[in-house]
Amino acid sequence: MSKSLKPEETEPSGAEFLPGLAVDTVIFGFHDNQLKILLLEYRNTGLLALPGGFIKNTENLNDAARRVLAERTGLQDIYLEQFHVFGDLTRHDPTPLRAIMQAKGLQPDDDHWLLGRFVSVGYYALVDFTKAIPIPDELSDSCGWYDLAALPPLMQDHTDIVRKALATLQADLDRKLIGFNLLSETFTMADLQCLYETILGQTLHRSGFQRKILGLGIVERLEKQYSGGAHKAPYLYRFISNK
Amino acid sequence: MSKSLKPEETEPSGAEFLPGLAVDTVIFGFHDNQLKILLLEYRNTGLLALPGGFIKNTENLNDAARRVLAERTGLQDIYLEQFHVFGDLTRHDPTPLRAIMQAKGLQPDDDHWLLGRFVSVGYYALVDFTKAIPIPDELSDSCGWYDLAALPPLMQDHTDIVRKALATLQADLDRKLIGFNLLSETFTMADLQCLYETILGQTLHRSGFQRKILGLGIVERLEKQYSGGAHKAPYLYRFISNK
DNA sequence: TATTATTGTAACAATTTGATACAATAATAA
DNA sequence: TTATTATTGTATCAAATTGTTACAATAATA
Repeated sequence: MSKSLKPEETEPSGAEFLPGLAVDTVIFGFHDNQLKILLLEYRNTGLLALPGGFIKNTENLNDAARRVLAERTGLQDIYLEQFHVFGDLTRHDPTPLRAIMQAKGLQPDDDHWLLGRFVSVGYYALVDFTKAIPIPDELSDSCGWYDLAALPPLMQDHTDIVRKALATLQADLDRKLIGFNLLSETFTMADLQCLYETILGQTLHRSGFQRKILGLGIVERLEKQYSGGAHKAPYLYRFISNK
Repeated sequence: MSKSLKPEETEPSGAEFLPGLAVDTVIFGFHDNQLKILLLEYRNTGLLALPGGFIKNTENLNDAARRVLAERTGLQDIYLEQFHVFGDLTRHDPTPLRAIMQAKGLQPDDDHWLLGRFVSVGYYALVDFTKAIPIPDELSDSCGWYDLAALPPLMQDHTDIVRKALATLQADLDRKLIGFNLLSETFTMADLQCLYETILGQTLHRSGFQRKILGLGIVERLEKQYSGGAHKAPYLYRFISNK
């Protein structure tokens, strides 16, 4: 849980936010045939966390998640979906957050609003890796992409959150045709198949995959992509939004 | 939003609960070939609402939903699932709740904790209609089953909540094999097919349906059910939990 | 110009699903 | 007792989908 804290927001009240409620976002990207997620790192503590934030009193819950996403990636109009609410008592662990605040030179009281119990609404986002620009928040000193396949330990219950986000993404992939959000605007059939295989964690038959995708009528074929190697050049495709 | 209010909980603080956070439950039942949901009705106001409640400071979020479900139906160990969080500003409308409290002889201040903005976590439950005993809460005077197909207007955004719950149930039905939770322990193939058709809102082919269900290996065939009319008696089946 | 690896698609098999048909059979009525 | 009736369980075949293999058509390189 790493939250945006402007100076005036570090006061104990947190009065401009809904109390005890947070959003955490699992931001997926795809690069070098690997699924990645965006993580924040805190100086001196070595702690890694999902981008998160609080909900303003004057803000819709979903808009808070969009704001967090925009603040960490610079991106608007991104595929973003609620997937689960994490509300167990066991997730309350003020130790790492206190360490982060102390590393920042703060000396929070035990009843500081940031150290209390939080219920967190989990969102996952699918972004074009080439367009997102990772931006740290006020408490963290770096923000970057990490391979999902080799994820380091995360703060609090964030590993559970990531696991649940991936499970939801896997279940949603065919039902909602959302994979395209992870690719740049044009892509080859091999790119798309690799994406599907990586998300689902299984190999797919090339012929059947191509037949299925083309049969859905949701991509249009563009020019060929040359300079791909000593072989026939693949076509590029573009996703056609169903509107 | 109808919440359990014991006398000492009507005090303005609501201090034993997480502030600004609620759960609302869409409790599905199936009877007379109709999908039903459980609703609370408030005296003098004519308002109908989903069963809901608050999360104790010492309680897991999911346990709060289980508690609400148990308090309204008397049932434990019920299929219960989070499906969406409702957090828009537009859902904040203190008028109906004030009317309910006034009908109860209360005169709440404008800043009474019950009249503030709430983010609500939506759950849906699937119960055996024959086993649930609807029990009103402290603010309501009746609790009963209503046909989903002819739902009267509900308080606040509860109609949206019901619509989203149904959409989730429809999407989950085949993927998770959860329909059995709505039937009594034994049922005929016709019962099960009618349930599926009612939830999905479409007719299914009898032969294919039977073949599919039997092919899944998740039901065991019991004795025949006689006295069903002037025709061949159907078998009864029982769901085999996959453990 | 030959070689190489990959692509697009055809072709066929295997499987699943859709639709129809029909014998079996409980309850009711004749 | 016997015929009638509606429903059930399953078989059968057609249609659609999916799994698998095969192969000609290339771009780049040697």
